[in-house]
Amino acid sequence: MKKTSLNDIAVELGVSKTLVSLVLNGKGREHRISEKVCKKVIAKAKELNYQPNQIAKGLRTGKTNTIGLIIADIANPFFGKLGREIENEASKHGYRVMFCSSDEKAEKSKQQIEVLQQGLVDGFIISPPTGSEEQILKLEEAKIPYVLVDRFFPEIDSNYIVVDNFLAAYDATQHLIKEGYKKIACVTINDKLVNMSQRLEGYKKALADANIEVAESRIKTLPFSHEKDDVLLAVTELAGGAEKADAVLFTTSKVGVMGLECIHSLGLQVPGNLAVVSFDDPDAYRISNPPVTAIAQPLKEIGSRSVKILMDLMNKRKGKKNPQQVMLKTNFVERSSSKK
Amino acid sequence: MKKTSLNDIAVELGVSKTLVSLVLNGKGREHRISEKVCKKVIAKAKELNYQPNQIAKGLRTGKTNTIGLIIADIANPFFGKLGREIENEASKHGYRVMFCSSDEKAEKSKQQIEVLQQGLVDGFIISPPTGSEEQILKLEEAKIPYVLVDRFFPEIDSNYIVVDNFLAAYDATQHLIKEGYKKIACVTINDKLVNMSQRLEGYKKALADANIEVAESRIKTLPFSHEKDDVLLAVTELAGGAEKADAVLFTTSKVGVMGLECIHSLGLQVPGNLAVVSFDDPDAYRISNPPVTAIAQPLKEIGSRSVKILMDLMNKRKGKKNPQQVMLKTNFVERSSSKK
DNA sequence: TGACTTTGTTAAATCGGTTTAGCAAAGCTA
DNA sequence: TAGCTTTGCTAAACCGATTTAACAAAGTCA
Repeated sequence: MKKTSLNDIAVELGVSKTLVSLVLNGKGREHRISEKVCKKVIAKAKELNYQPNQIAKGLRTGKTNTIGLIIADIANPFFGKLGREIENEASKHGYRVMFCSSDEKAEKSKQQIEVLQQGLVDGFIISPPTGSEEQILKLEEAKIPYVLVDRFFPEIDSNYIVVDNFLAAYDATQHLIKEGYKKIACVTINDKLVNMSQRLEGYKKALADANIEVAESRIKTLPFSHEKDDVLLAVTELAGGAEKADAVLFTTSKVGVMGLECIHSLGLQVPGNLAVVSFDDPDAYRISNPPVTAIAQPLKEIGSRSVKILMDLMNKRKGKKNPQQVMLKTNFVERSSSKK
Repeated sequence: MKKTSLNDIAVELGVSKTLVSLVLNGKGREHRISEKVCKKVIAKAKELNYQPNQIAKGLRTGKTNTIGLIIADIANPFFGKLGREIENEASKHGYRVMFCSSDEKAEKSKQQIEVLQQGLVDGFIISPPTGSEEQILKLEEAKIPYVLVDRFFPEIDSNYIVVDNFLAAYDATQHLIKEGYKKIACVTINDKLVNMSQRLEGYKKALADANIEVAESRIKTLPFSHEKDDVLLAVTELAGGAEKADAVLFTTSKVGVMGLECIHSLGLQVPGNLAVVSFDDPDAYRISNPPVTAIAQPLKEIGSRSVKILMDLMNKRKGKKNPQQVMLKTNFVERSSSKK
């Protein structure tokens, strides 16, 4: 039993498929289709359980009602939660979401964007990996609607939604200083992305403003593709030796979660031996013992606003609009991992 | 500048689009297109950066190369990780994934399945919520390829991949008994799903087999849509009073994470005051202090096998095959939250 | 009554591919 | 040289919707 098509209804009722299409799209009145015929069509459509083929519709109208979401990894709770917010907001606008995990690899995100661009989505929400500038520029040239989230490229005039990473790192570091910590370390990633560099800058600036010398040995920059061993090495170095730290700022939750695991496995007391503050706020930080002070990102707002901006871009064909570039505040969640 | 179509290439070269299509689909040789012309077409396609429109292709061939993934919530790390495995495996087969979070609501999953069924996907991987039997039966009738994961309906002869929930709960409870715990509680959810009921049954059977009376007061069944307050109440009751428990089994990580948060906020020592074992193994359990004993599910295997089964269903039109019903073993990860 | 409107409906083009059926020219056989 | 085969290519149908342009019939006006 095949699915019923527009034509099936038309044939059964002995009318044209134009008429059926018009009626079912609510354009009956507008096109002066008689009340009687309208009802007949609607009734038959219901009887045959007619569901329009979205592919055919998409081909004709050039709209898919789908947005492509390119993020690093849907298994990472940060992106999982963001993805969920995006899904929710998109759904309110009648849109679906195709998701792709790029693993922060430019080549992978390039492939994904290229495939989805082949008529599969109407626009993109992208968390662009390092080195994907070219791909973003191509979207710009092709006038494909897109919004960047979490990071952006200063040299490209995109629409984006990010948080104030510099300020967040600055405030977090200052918090540790105020609590009385002096030897504050930072564990970050070797990533050229502006959000990462800003976090490091914020950390450095806070130390400098408090007249604390920035000890390069307390800045641990992990390889771009970092594993637990890399983190363990960093934490071990910070835990002992001449450059021993009394507090640490983790610049992502991925690093932070691995870091805490290492801290625990080394038998270090938090915050006694080492105070901890981390970017992002996964569930884990609430049930860690002690709970971990976190720099929470407004994921709900990032998600809903990015979708709204994208909808604007997709619906309004009014030439080039001024790009929307939003910088939100993070939410500092003070917990006991950073108390003196 | 519009995207180049098949026809553009055909016109530029003065050949038919049939020829172009055949050549670009690697059927040139098969259809005796001359070597020279083949090369010309391929060169021109590259020159114009031709990307076939997947929508048009999909309309004609009836294939979308997309699978629909219906899960409870992509923000839940359990489903996030599962989603990622599914994405990876699907990608190996040239498939994309459209994801939908149903929030365990049958009505929502019904809508989502219905929409995706309108030509948007070739098949489904579904974690069906309570009450969605009817929807699954409809898929069965319509002969839409689908695979259930995490749960299934005993009365419907579906393809599915689940874990042995009874055994997992049995073993976990037995572990607690062996460690010397006597007053073992279980915090679960009021959900008719077979996976949930089997977890409870496994727990009860282990107690019975050890000649420990099953105290109904130590079985806390949370509302279907449970919030932290519900968990807090349950944990508080288990922590004190006449029915005080010395160990607890959480039947999902969502409950477990909330439960641990409550345990910590009540100032209870783990495992001193209350030992803990939980289904699932989110990151949080590794960095919790002490780390939490977990019943880890083989998400990688669930993901890859569900996709493989789905691929089989989609590719082989050889009538009705015997349903593949797979029951995998969980992986018990003993950590210090359950040691005496 | 002839011209003009309005009403109700439809044929056909279109989106961009895939696929079927077949045709013209060249080569080969007898 | 008639007839058959092979080679190389194409016209047209098709997938299932939307949309444009138009047409017949009925009603209105002068």
